[in-house]
Amino acid sequence: MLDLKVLRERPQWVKQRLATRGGDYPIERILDLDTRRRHLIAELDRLRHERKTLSEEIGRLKRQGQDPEDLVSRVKLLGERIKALEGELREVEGEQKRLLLELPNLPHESVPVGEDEKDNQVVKRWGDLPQFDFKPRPHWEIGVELGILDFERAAKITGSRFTVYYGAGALLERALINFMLDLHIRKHGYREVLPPFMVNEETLIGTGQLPKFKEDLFKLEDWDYYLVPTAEVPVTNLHREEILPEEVLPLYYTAYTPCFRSEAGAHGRDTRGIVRQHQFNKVELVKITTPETSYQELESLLLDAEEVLQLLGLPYRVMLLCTGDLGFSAAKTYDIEVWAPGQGRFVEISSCSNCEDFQARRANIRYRPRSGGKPRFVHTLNGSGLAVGRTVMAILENYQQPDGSVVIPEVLRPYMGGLERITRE
RNA sequence: GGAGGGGUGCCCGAGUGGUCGAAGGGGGCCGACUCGAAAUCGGCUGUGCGGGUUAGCGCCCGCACCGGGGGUUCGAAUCCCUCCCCCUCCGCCA
Repeated sequence: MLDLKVLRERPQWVKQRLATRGGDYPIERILDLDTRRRHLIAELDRLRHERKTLSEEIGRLKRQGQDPEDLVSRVKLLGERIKALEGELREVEGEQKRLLLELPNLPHESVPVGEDEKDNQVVKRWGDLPQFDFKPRPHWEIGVELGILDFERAAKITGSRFTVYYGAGALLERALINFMLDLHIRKHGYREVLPPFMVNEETLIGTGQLPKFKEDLFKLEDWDYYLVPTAEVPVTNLHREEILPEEVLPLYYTAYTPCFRSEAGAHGRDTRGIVRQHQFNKVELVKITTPETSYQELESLLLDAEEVLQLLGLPYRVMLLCTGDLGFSAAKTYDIEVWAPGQGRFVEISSCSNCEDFQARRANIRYRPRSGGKPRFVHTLNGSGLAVGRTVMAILENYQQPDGSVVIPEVLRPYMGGLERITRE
């Protein structure tokens, strides 16, 4: 949520910055409502003050045994007027809030202006692309042939965009989760969280998935609960409606959860393989920081995510997203894209964002400055560290051998009972 | 699922429909005492919104907030309705 004060003071500037994302936003309408809202509040305060004073007077008269009847009828009229204005105020505030909740975050100054992903900038490359003396195959062929991935039975028991893993495939997934968590906990100083995989509506409003992106979520029938689309949602909301002492900041959390996404609007995209699924595993990184440090924390969060790929020996590049490709809540985002030789392209495997105070405002997460004084909104950051299914994909494609087997990266072997290679089962 | 109890400020805890933003305690902060500390004594100790003032920290005025929402009333922490959460007992259960 944007700061109404900023909206009020610099409407043209806000409009311009939002315009760089593309689309049109009802700034004037929000400001009109704001003017009306403030008039109503001023008037209501005045009337309530009068009612309070007169009501006290009534009490005083009654105690003195006098009959305050004309005062009572006068205050009764006041009460009716107040009730009417309160109704009006509720409506105005409701509409203003609805509109405000649908405005995306302002892009940070350092974000390149652009239309869509073609304007994203490559800011870093790591690793040499593997050379094959045969034609590298896509993971869906490798995985099915090894007998570790099964798309047909997944479609039977559930539907499209689901996968069954068997044997070393299931083990690889589980090993990656543990490897990533251990790295972030032991080396990078994050605290492990295992949150609920279902969350309520308030929580989804807090991080920005609702009200605007309901169609991307799975909702339970007869319950106001949704399946989490990412651990960012439950973890960032841990501190919703809280005032944290500055001493505890920055908070570093890492969480493994499955993620559930409807992928509405992605029909026909990435239909083969495990790249785009309705359910996938992810280890997420979440940071809660002061406004002063959030951008340096974003850089270190990115490095924490990159290190996973480095240790696994998977080549990647880092993209700085342009304004037109930014997510709703993000002010600045780096995507990490891993090399997928079987498909001959880079595939997004992590997205690291600074949301500044956008989510903090929605979720009302604040901190009390060390020096005392008023609570301020924290900054929230999140990043994948990493998407596990896509990591499996990248391992299968980058470590594939001419005989169809797949070598397991050394750092994972302790997590897989010493297994060095996946061969046909 | 059945029966009952409860949600008040950073924490504990009192509260009669009117002077309660809320007693009392604890904690914390400031000051006094002390070489210093403990103990003791005094003072302070919320959030949001609207308005005013300031170069600014801030300050002043008003309104709202005693789990959320709605209602009764001239007036609600206090009465009524509804939802949420927590606790105890019984039943069921991974």
